[in-house]
Amino acid sequence: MAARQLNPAQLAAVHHLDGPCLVIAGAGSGKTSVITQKIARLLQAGYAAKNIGAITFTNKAAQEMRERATHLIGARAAKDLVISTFHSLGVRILRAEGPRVGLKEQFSILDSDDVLNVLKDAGGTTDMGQARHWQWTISLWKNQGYNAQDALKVAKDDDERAAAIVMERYQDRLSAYGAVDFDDLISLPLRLFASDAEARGKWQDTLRYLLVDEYQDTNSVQYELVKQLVGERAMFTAVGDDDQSIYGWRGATIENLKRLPQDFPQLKVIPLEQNYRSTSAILRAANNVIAVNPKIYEKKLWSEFGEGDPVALLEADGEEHEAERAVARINALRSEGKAPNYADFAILYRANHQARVFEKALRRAEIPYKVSGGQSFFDKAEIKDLCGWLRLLVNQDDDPAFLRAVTTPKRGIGHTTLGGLSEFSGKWKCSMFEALFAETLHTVLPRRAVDQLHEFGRTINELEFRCRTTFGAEDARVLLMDWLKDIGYEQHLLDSEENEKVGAARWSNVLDFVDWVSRRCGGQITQDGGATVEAEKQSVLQVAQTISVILSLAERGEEQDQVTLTTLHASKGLEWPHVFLAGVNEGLLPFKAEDEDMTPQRLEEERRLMYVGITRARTTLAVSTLRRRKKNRETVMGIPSRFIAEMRLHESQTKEDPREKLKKLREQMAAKAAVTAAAQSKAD
DNA sequence: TTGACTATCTTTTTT
DNA sequence: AGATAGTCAA
Repeated sequence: MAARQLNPAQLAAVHHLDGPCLVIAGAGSGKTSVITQKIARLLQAGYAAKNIGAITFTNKAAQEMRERATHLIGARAAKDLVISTFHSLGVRILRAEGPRVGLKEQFSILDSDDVLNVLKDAGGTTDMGQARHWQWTISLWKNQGYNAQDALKVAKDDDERAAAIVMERYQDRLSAYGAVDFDDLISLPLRLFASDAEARGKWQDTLRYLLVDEYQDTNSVQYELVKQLVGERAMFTAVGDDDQSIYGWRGATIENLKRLPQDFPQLKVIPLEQNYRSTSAILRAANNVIAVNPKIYEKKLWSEFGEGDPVALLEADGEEHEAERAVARINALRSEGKAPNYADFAILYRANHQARVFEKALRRAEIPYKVSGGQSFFDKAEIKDLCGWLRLLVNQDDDPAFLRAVTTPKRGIGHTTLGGLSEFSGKWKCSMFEALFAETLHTVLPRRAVDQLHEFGRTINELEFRCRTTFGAEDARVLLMDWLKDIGYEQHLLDSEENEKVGAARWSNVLDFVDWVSRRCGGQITQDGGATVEAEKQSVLQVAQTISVILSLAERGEEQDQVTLTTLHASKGLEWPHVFLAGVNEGLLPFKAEDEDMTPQRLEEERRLMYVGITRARTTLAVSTLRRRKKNRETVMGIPSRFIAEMRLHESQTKEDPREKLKKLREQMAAKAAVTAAAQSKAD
């Protein structure tokens, strides 16, 4: 967003420094400007950069905020700002205070896959679905601040009681491993601050002013952590929008917004209502929809961009037809010259699977597109396995990588052995890999286990040596294939999959990965012009070292001129000139599962989702419904979503179009004439 | 009864 | 794209 004079509400938000402040930032109201300007203001008021904390939910948001801040206040000042996600702030706290909560200094963080494996182990099942269900339930409990005992008390049925029991064993296992999961990154610092005034005071002194972005997405544990951090001084600014709270299903609660004025009576609430994104026609539809929800804080968006095109309401005969119409619309707007780029378009939908039909239609029309969200290549289990090995080669103290590598493929080293090893490494304050070669290891583990660990250690050392001394694409490929053969990875994939085809598909992903890594080891890289460029050869280890950087760059992707396909959830915070809202039907948006009954709260969240979708659009918005839609075997009648009526598109705008006025006048005169005529004929 | 193949059907997702 | 339920054959 271009630098622009702040409006009065934004200025008020930026300059309110002496107490707690809640900024209700409507969609497109320039909240990031407010946050970055406020940081600048805080520096001006004498706060040191290192004492200002800004908390976001995603790494992407944190990075963007840092970029904006750097732009505004310069790299030197920005570098000391504490801008991080809730989770990385948790890591920071735990790294410093780990021992106080019984954590070794080099604790591991398990990702979602690791957690699933531990749960399968702890719960004694191989059933993926069951493990997922436990993971989900346990995570929700943790996000409400419950430990295993609390969970057992609140468990409503046998299913939940079983989950609570698994949770207890899961926690035991985590502490044996010296590991934490994502949820612990918030709850452990909270527990620490609640019980340890010294640690709390220390962190309150470090983060003297706190800014919390997307406050409506906080869960109760995160809110408690914020409360502990800001303490009695209550120097903070929360920025959020109750109308854009769409993550209730994963523990976020707008109760946190209601509680804020109760917990901080001196709270200053500042709504930002001027929108710098959309036309009036679009904002009117958005305001009308969201007005149906009960409000916590009243606000109504407006903009200075004029009425603009009316919101288009489209009806399609079915999914395929809808996709065709989307394509037609893109082509039409482009040929009218209203949209120079494909990147000006987005197609938004409720559920991921809806993307498929659109992909097909776009491919056929040869329109470039990208599907945002969805699983990336590097999220696949087999790729993560191999990345685990490579990470361990690079940094042998990376315990999560160690755990992953040592257990895939299975080599007779189970949780008992690993528990012993972890305890040992915790006691001697070294990594698990280091512990593996300790002289005294045999005093805590049986001979056989120690032998197996040594065997693994030798494999790693040998592999590390070879990776360090192997250069160039061809040699790298040979080395990597040798390694996979040695550890029997292909067999492991084929064995662990019920279906041989699935196993083969996974193996083919592995081969792609080998190809990817070895190409990066150098030799020759062909540029797209066809010209071949000689690159410097790199060792396999060097490539492995940069892998995480390359991954995050690959994830970002170069900006290309493509139509965006994305879920409504993933669209929050983004904007496009032309937005196509697909499948706005009862059952889909609002979504309704077969067995579930719709609570008012659920419906309100769905309505907010619609609101988020509408407010993504800058200049044109098309809302599409299906007259027929596929359900089960047959095609059923599609009922337009109630949200369409709620947009009240037929209602004329406040400032009446002169042509409309004229039309109405004519009608009135005609009516009068009719009455007169009737009176005359009666008189006759 | 079991097993393989096919048809069907998907909520939303970050750390 | 991936899991799962259902179907058909041995």
